[in-house]
Amino acid sequence: MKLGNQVEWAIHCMELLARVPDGVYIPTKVLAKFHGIPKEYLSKALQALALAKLIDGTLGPKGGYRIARKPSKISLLEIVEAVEGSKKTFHCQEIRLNNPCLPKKRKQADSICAVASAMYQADEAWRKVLREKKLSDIIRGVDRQVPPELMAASTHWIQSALD
Amino acid sequence: MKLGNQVEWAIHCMELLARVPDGVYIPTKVLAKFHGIPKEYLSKALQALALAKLIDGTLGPKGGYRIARKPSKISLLEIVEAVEGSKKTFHCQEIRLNNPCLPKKRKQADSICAVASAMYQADEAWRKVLREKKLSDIIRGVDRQVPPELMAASTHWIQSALD
DNA sequence: GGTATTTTACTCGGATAGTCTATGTCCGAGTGAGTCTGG
DNA sequence: CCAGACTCACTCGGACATAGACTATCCGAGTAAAATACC
Repeated sequence: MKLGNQVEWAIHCMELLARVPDGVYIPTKVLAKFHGIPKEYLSKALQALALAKLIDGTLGPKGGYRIARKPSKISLLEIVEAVEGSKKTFHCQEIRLNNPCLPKKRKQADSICAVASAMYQADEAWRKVLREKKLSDIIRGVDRQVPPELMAASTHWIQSALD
Repeated sequence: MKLGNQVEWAIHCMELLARVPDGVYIPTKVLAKFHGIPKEYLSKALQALALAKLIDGTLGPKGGYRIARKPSKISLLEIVEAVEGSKKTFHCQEIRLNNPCLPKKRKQADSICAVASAMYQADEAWRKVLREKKLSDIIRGVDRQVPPELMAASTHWIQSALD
């Protein structure tokens, strides 16, 4: 039970995309260099985000990605699900139906397995936190942590990279 | 982000082991046949549970595993962690430290990344549910779902298999 | 000078290898029950 | 009949293959900007 690195990358990139002025596109190349991660592979995560309509991309010079919605309208769950898929963390195999005492005909579940139910509750608790946590909250948190001069330098660095 | 099948197997086996009278050992072979899962691989999950002191095993004829504690004293989290490991679901890579604007000397994190913090909160919510859900709750849930005659037949099946 | 056209360099997007964990299988060391033997 | 020693089948435990998923990389189709030619 482990999340891939793409999740971290995706959230950081979304946070950065949310900071640039409207209408500005940032290419994968710049996002990758800024975060020090492999460009080609990051591309896959961004593709997933684009497919989920969280960002949209444009081709050609001055192209790249921009955020598709306001940060307050994007939850972390959407980002995580876009990258990792929306399947539940626990997949019930219904091994209780393998019980040799069970008559052959009743090989179908009529209720949710108690084990699966418990695991689904845990899964839902996890999702609930991510659903209520918005991208805007992340931005606020980062603002509180990063010193203003570093933030300004970063903004400037991005600007230069776009030319 | 997906849990392995071993988790499901482990919980079902624990539930079964909790139903057997004190002092009775059930071998992997029987557990595997009853649940219709590969014996050899299930063995790995049971080994993990034994290592975590949730069950203990005995060798020789009439050997096998028995539960080590009362079901009300065993949480699902313990079972899951025994099988899947206790590492967090999200591992922060600190890619924020790759920021090219960051002075070389300050390449160390002095606070928890806002992204990681959010993910950890979700992780903890998931754990909390599993921590509060005891094995005894699962047993109660199964009792409510399984018809008495099937339960009796299963008990009898296990008994026969032990001879 | 302004506009339409062409070029062009840059972007995303999907198809392609490598690596690591999860899955499934195998056999050997150890042990406790059952059996046999002797008193 | 009972006690002790022995045999032996059965157990767990760890070492050994296989499969799927995650990670990383490449190149081509498409496009929007920029340069160019023309009016």
